[in-house]
Amino acid sequence: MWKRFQSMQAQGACATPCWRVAYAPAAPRFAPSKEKPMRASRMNLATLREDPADAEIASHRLLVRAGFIAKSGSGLYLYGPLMHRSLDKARRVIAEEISRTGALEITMPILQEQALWERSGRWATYQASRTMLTVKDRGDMVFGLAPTAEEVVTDYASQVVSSYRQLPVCFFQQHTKFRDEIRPRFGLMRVKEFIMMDAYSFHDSEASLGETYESMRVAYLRAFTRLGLEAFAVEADTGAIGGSGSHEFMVAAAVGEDAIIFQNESGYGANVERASGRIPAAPAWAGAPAASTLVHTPGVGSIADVMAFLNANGFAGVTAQHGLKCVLFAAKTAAAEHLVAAFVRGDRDVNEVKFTNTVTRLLGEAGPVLTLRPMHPDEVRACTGAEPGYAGPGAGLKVAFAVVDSQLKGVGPLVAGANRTDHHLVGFVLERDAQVPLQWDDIVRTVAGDACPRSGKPLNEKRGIEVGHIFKLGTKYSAAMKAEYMDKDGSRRPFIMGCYGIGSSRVVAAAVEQHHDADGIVWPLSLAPYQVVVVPAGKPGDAAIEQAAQGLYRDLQAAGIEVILDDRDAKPGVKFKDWDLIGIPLRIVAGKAIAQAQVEFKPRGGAVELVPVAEAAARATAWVRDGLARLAAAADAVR
RNA sequence: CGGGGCGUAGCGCAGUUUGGUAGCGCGUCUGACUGGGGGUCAGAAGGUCGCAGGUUCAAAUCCUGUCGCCCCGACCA
Repeated sequence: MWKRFQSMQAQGACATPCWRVAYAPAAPRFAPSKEKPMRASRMNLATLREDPADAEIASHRLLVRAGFIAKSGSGLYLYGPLMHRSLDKARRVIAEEISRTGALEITMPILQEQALWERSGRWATYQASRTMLTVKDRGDMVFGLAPTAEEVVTDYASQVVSSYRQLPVCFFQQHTKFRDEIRPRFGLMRVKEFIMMDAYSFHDSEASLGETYESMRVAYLRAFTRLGLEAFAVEADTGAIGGSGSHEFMVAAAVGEDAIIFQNESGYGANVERASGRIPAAPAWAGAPAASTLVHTPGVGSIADVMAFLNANGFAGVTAQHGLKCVLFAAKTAAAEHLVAAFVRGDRDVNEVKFTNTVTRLLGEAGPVLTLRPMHPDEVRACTGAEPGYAGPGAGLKVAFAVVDSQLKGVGPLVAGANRTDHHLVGFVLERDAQVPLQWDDIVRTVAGDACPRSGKPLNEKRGIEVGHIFKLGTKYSAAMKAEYMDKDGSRRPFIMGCYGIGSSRVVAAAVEQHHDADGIVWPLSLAPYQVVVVPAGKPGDAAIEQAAQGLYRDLQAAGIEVILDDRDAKPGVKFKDWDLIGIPLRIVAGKAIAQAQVEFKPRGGAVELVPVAEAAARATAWVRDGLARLAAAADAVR
């Protein structure tokens, strides 16, 4: 049946298709026509009156309710006809802006050989963190399903780029990507399969990489601006991709999965995984012991309990800010597991991303750290000789590295765990009393209120959705994979590389997150599946209304506007609800005012205005063109 | 991977405690009315109650197993 349906469509043989019996559509209100089928009665609109039970956030809820997407499995979505159009628009704008930098569009395979990934050394990393889905062919050959394509494109570059004269060059694609998500959630935000634009640039100098990196930054902001998204760049950790520097592009949203630390005046912005800030000094601790003193602190393991106990037992004035928090981790590398300790001020938390990077650096050749986990209680006992809760950098701590947050340098005295159950060392001075070698590094989690590293002013925190990421990779992949070019002086050198990604499908969801109201989606013009909907509202058979509506529909189509005619035999209220939910930017209603030769203009989220029928098509066309032009102008203003 | 919750009609849910003929709202279909914010009336279709075992005269309901989905966590001892 389906095949037959397709072949009939292909032959264009269907004024009254026979399958209509099986898939009976809503009866069209007007006589059938040969016009392009942008008639609501033929669009298979599938709006839901109620929210889907499993949708939590606005974009998920509304995209499902309005019929843009349908769940196919956990973390797997089918893009319906409306979503297909909106996604296509996002992809086009992104492709245009990336192409504008001179990048060349290509298509890479989704199946990637394990052997290729082993050449870069990344197979182990991705297996350890289990972020890559794999499949086997009949000969038990293992393939990864593309999470990104550094290996593939680096291999390609080594085949097709041989001379410095060909550099710089940048390749990009927009293709399906896969992640073995631990827990897919939030609709399109965190899924197993999605569409991503990924670009890779090749250079013969850091300066050249810097230029492309900058032009990508601008291209990203231009693309997001054209798509009506308010996005901004922040400093980011390089994560599993690796490299020397990177920025993430964030869309501010309360439901965002990333925390961003920022300071408006200085322009500082960073993902909390990377952010630094100066911690306000602790209040003076009057009456601190002059020497490290062992104090019996029965049954109090947590910082808060220890301080409360000390306050009540002869140490007034000591607070959590005078505590030395010790967090014990097991850091796993490809070859081994290393037990490590992280120390931060008592009222603060360890930033595990920064700490992981520190341990990786300390391990050198023995690294990198693939995963970091808190020690189990048994491991804690083995490391400290005490129950959990009493670890400190004094005698008895057995770890590979004891890393102390740099901001504790010269700070003290402190209260530290004594590596003995029910005991703490009060009046502990790190530089004087530590019995293990200390490594100093920035490992503390920055919070709102800390001082901005640029301006010293207080930092703020908000949440964001990551829609794009740019990296300076350097020679990490090209060196490992021996991807080299011939330089001016005749020597062979590995490419200096950059890589750049935009979550095309996530961008669409982020746009809904940023643009919706109680009635539904409010699409930016550039992302709306259709630009205008013409709604005849009145009794069927009202010739004046129907003629006006059909005339407008034809005129707008002729003008190249993406217009829908709502020819369904439904009450006006139903139609209005549907288009509000779907989020069409401009609604034109031919109804009551037709007696005065007027129609209603209503931008989504705006007010109704009466417009003479004779001018309506021209007005609507201008409205759409102006709206798009405004977005384009905003993009041109990006610096 | 740990904890919690849920699988009953296309969607949203009740019924499970206390076993006894499968229910409600929305949607869908037919007809009539209605025609500016998900309207009204009449009629109809649609479910092997996730799946597999078991207990029982009798299982959506009790027991065992299994699959799937959702939420929280995977964190400072």
